[in-house]
Amino acid sequence: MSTRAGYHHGSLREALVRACLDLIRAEGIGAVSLRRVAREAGVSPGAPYHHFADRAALLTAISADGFQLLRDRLVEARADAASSSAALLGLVQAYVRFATEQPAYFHLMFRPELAQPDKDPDGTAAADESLRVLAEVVADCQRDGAAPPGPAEPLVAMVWSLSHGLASLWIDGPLVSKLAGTPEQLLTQIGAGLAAILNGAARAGVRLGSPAVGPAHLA
Amino acid sequence: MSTRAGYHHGSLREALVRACLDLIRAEGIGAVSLRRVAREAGVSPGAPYHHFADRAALLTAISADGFQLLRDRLVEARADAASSSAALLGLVQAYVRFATEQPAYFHLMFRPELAQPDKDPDGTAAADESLRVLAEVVADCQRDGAAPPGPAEPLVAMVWSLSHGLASLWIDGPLVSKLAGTPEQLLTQIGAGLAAILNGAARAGVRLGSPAVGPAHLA
DNA sequence: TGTACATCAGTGAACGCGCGTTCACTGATGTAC
DNA sequence: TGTACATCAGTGAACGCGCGTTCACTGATGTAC
Repeated sequence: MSTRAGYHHGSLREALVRACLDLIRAEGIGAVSLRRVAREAGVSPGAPYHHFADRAALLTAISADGFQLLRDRLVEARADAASSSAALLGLVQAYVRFATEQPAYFHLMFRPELAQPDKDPDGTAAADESLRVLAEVVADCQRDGAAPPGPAEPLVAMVWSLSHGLASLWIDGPLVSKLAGTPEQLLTQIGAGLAAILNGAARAGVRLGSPAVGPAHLA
Repeated sequence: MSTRAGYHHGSLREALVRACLDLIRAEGIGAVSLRRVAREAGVSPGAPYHHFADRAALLTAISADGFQLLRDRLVEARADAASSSAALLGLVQAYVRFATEQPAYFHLMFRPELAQPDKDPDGTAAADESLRVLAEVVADCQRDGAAPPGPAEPLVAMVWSLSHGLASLWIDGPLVSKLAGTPEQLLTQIGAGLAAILNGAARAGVRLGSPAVGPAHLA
């Protein structure tokens, strides 16, 4: 019903979303105001209120869209992979590529002061599914001997953090400007390196332990 | 000269910085305006202009302070470590702890739309030193057989990304709410796990290669 | 098929607000003699 | 030590601006008979 086309404007809702994303991409997140988005969409300041309760609702909706897009990319990457190890590599690359190709979505999704993604059931569901996919692939790797055995959670957090950090540093600048080589090369090297390292650690008999055992005494 | 105390206010410059950090911590980055910061510091709206050229200059100065604090923490962590492996673990933990203990600094440092850290020579110098410390520790690990040999850059990017992602996800919420266990436990497990994995991969004879060789064909 | 009516997505003017920044000023602090 | 003066960190009023949101309205779209 909300996506019904052919009224006065056509489908203003989608036009507003697109205008907002374009605006973030072109001028950054600081340039986003409801008035500005309406202006970019060629519409009066009051028009958006027929589609979104307020400014936060627009941003939250876009953020939720983003989480669903990201989930789709991750699910697809996993399905395309021939092995658990390749799947893990694929997830990392899909995550980072999503961020670099859709930085506007990515920025909105992880800035709690702008959007409240946790207020949108579709967005939170997609985020949960994404995390589940990652957890399953990590478990697959452990089962196949492509990652060290032991509790999976720290490994999941590691891979997620690695992907998220790479994405954040990349789109916000410092990584690209401070490290040499094209970012795409770097991504390939990191992905391949991660798979090789986890695989090697498994072959070497490394076992992830609780903080009480293992090499935690180094801390 | 700028930190000279005992004028009318005492040292308004530092008071403004502190007020700004407190404000970010309490109400988030969206609440930061020059007027508001001045109000929190108990001073009129025009007063800050005797210490900072404009709003951006205040934020950039704080960001630069943050990079220097972070560098100090990293240097200290390295100095305290008994081995290259322990140093790497210490760097990751120091980075993440800095973010969790000083989230206001961290947020400012990595939001290019708010502050332009690259415009402050002290800040950029500190950031470069931080990266150099990390690169040296990674090289130490490779030399000691605590990390796989080969080009260091992907490994540096990996460790930096891991630390940055963990920090970001932690202070912006999703990690804490979506993974179980206390964050501090998770950090210990991840740090120890990383060291063990790199060490194991080295023992297993893993060698990081250029994308042309090695397991990059999985991509 | 045509007409009367309800619906609803737009307009555009208006509101009150907090913002960044400027500026003439004031009065305390520090300096020269 | 005391006085005259320069400096400079504050005040507070004022500016113009863009913001989020509301509201009475208009006119196109869809529906009932």
